[in-house]
Amino acid sequence: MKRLEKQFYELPTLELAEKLLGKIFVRMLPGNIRLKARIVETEAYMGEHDEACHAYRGRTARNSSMFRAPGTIYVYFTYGCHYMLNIVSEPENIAGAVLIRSMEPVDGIRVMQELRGTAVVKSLMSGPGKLARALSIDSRCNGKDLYGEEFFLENALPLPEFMIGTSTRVGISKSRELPWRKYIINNPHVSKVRHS
DNA sequence: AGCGTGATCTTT
DNA sequence: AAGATCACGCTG
Repeated sequence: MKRLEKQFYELPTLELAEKLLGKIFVRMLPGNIRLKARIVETEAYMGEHDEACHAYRGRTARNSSMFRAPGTIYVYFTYGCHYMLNIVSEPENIAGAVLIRSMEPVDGIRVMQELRGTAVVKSLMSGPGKLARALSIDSRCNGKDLYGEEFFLENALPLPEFMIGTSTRVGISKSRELPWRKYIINNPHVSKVRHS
């Protein structure tokens, strides 16, 4: 496995949303427990020009991680019970991030099942709230980065072949028409699209 | 299809 | 100070 360097994240948001697909997210927990999962669904949130983005009206206490260096982790809490994991894109001081919407469990599945309170592997990480829970990610992770020992990405080897699908983003009320969701076609762990 | 849950942001 | 919203998940 080849670890991705800091430079990997220095990309425009939509491009990073595509490049993250298929990558292995590694999360180290106390006790040398290692969790690994493949990213299979993402969404781009394009900073101050995107009405659906938290940074649309500029920097606030909550969204300040989105203005930090690419490869920073932006975690926020919503709906009273869910944490959302995002990976920051764009140069420092320019807002942008990619929401990780679903993952395929790869390693440490028993620990993930424990954290999620369910044994059903297919639904362990098939949604942004679920995967954060399965990886024990909460607001303490906000502002950390992906080039240390606690969180990092790896290239999956051998490199998997897959086709990338594009659609509108899920669960937002503004700018719903923009095709900024990316996912691996036919991967069973991609979240079900919520319709309203 | 409905609703819990609480932080954050906007409006008064 | 009050009200609205929310990048969701679970039951039914």
